[in-house]
Amino acid sequence: MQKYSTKQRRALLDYLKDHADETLTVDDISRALSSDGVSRSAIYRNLSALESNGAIKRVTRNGTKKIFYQFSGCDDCHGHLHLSCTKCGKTFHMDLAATETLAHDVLRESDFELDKGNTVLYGICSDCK
Amino acid sequence: MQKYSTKQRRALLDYLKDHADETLTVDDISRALSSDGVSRSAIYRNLSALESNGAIKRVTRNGTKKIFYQFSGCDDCHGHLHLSCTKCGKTFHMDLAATETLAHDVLRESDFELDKGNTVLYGICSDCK
DNA sequence: CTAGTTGCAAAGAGTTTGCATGGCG
DNA sequence: CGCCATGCAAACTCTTTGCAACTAG
Repeated sequence: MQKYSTKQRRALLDYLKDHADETLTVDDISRALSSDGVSRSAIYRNLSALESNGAIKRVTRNGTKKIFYQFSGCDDCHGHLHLSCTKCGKTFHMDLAATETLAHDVLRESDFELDKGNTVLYGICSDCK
Repeated sequence: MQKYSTKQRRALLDYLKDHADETLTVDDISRALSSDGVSRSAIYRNLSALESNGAIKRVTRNGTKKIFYQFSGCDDCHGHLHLSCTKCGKTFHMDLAATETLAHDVLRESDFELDKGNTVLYGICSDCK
């Protein structure tokens, strides 16, 4: 799996990287890559592969039943908690030290080992307030 | 909307309340209520209504594409952050004071207004460690 | 009685899969 | 050249909806 580097795979990854602060639906991606000749099945297959890799992750937004995808393989993401604005959909990275403190507090207060890579804090960002 | 109290609606709410610490799929619910003669459409319609009410919420779990539902209208839920174990799927309530402190810290550190009702912290609970 | 609610079955939306073709290495 | 990946279309799964029958108030 993931042995060849095809133009579809590259186009997908590039697009996800370029929009790492946004949450994207398959439709968003498909629309953006249709001009590059990337089929829907290629998108689905590659998204699944990338997700098992941990290169991207699946996110939900507020009251929708929709699934959003987001790149999370960048350096900024490593060990940082994600803050997702439910208004604009943008993602922010919590400061590394603050993340550590928070995770530590949760462990101490609730005896709960926080999975930083899988947790998203929802709320309103400073721009949208 | 939600004007009458039907036996289907009551059965659904009772079931959700009785399993407020679990995350349930529509299949789980349907299976459990089939003996009470609750149809799938009734479940879907009532879940939607309850969700807009804020009585229940939609949750995702780890690597699945599945949608889970969970009762969140109980007193325990009000103002408390939810901790969801990605191993057993159980939900825990973070202490009220700890929740407040955490929300306050996030606001101070990242200028981000945490939506406590919509945020779920994922990780491993003490039982599963 | 009257309007909200249900069940059924059909329609829709989103995702996955089989198979032949095409392209990376 | 061999094997993985792609595209297409069909198959599937999950959810929504129209409509007639039912029922709570």
